[in-house]
Amino acid sequence: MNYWLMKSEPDVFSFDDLMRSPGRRTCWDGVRNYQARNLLRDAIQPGDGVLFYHSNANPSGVAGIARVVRGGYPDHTAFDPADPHYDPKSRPEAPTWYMVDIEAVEPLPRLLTLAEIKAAKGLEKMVLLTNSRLSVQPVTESEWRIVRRLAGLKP
DNA sequence: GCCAACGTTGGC
DNA sequence: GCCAACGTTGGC
Repeated sequence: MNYWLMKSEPDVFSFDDLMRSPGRRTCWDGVRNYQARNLLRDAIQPGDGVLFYHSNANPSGVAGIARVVRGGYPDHTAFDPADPHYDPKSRPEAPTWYMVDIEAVEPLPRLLTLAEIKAAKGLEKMVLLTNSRLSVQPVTESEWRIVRRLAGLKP
């Protein structure tokens, strides 16, 4: 069982939007970065924990907890010319891009802001801080526990 | 809206 | 394979 952080702009798709989705689930589509793709395709497994992060927000921060319910499979939005994430290089016989499905578990009692994450002992090495551009990133078990505790969740 | 950091593209 | 130009992300 591993832990991940996934970013979404709340103006586009927030944790509340996930809570209101059918079955509280969604497919995590539209990732067009090779490092993130490799994680989606090869590493992220059903049952893994997800920190749902609001980027480009006021303030930005971790908004909720989700879990992976389906492992990597081809991102079909890349095949659709009408989709904003269309990529002609990706074909159904040889997909370039992958996605997973996630399910909301619970919102955090309060948003854990980026400023708090930066200030927290034990979170200095979070990929969020060291490679801020990566939209799907690994989280260590220790970081996972600290984030939950700081946000007021039981371990 | 600005801008720094980073990833990707393409000329050579 | 190098690197400059360009595009995107995301904090502020």
